[in-house]
Amino acid sequence: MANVSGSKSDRTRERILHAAAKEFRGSGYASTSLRQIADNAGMQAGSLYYHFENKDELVEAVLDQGVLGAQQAAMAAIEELDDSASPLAKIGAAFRGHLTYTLEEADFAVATLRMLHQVPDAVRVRHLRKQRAYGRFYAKLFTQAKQQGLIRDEFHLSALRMLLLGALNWSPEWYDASGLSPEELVRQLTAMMESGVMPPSKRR
Amino acid sequence: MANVSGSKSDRTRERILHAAAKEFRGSGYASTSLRQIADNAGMQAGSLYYHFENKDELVEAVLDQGVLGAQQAAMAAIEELDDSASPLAKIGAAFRGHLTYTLEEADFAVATLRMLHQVPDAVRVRHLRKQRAYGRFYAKLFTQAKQQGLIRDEFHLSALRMLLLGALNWSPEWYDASGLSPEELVRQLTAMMESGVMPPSKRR
DNA sequence: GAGCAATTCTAACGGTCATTAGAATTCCAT
DNA sequence: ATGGAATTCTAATGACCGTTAGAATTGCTC
Repeated sequence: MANVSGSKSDRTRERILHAAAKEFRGSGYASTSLRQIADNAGMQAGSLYYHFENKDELVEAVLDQGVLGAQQAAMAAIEELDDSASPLAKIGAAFRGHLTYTLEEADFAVATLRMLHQVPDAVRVRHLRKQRAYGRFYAKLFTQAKQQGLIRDEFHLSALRMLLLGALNWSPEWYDASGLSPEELVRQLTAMMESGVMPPSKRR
Repeated sequence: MANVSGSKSDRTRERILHAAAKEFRGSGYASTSLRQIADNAGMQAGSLYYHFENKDELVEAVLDQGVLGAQQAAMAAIEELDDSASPLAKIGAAFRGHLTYTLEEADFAVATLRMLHQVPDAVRVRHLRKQRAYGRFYAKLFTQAKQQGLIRDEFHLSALRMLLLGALNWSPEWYDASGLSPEELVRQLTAMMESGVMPPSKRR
């Protein structure tokens, strides 16, 4: 998708990145060898070093694309809304963008989620900074929702946010078997978030 | 906790298991060496083979203890309820048991969740069978809840269940920073599940 | 405490890995 | 087409890994 043009070197780099995401997703960081990745990209292991300094830099590029892609998809989904949309509607749209990206560009997104705790410390520390920036983006939406009285006081805003994002982040683990579309899946989550699962007659 | 008595060999095995869970949680399957685990258990790598056939059997024991521990904690929490408790209350209790175990015996639970996609195929296939058995246990509770009219028809039962369990399973990734107790965290989740986050006046 | 079984250690093995240096090849502007 | 730069390949290095066999040690029973 990104950088269809660019120099030959850029396109090769992109090809390596996709091959790496696919292999990393399947086997994790440590047990994915550079030989596997190179095979998948149609070259020899040593040739990877012309495009990346080492394995760490390669995995970091995959991680970054995973979280940046989700973030951009979430923001783009919000842009399509009316400016006057409620914060809860914006959260729902962001979830929809996030999950659609996560399930469709799944190699990057899933590799990112699964590898967080396998990569070398330095890589993880840098990556977590970017992940926290994305977290703050949601934190603002939740704060706005609370300020407008859309979230009851009993809720702990950051716990609520992390629980919901956890539900989304875990979904690639089981999504294939559900038969639902990403949109329908998000609708289930937002419906529960806003009104709960119980019918009005049973609510206390 | 388990098997405080038992032969000397049993106690050594238990010590190895805890050391393995700790190391596996931190470094994942492939990049945790038997030498690391042995160090942590106060012995040499070769000595592990007196207690386990190979690395696969060791990791499988850790995985099994992770999912069995959560399942037993969930079931025990339900047992403490009145038999007449509503299915939603039972689900909440099961979540409480599950999460408390996950966050307290975190080495096993977190190692299990994180390593699912890193272990050899044969190990994963066997382990997934046990995980699915635990899933069916929740599926029954959700079906009962729907039959009693506690869950609106618009909800896809298995998607709902997986979203909620995903929220729980992801929580170890951020829990430390939240400041909440496991019980309070589950209360947040069940409150949202039952009635949503909006105040009654804003509901449609 | 002698003797035997249970447990642990030592020292190696073949294999795979990330990484590197330099040779070989491909690509492109002139 | 040719020169030089860009890209890829080849082959080797040292490190670490799981695993094993057999020696050494420990613990227990009589």
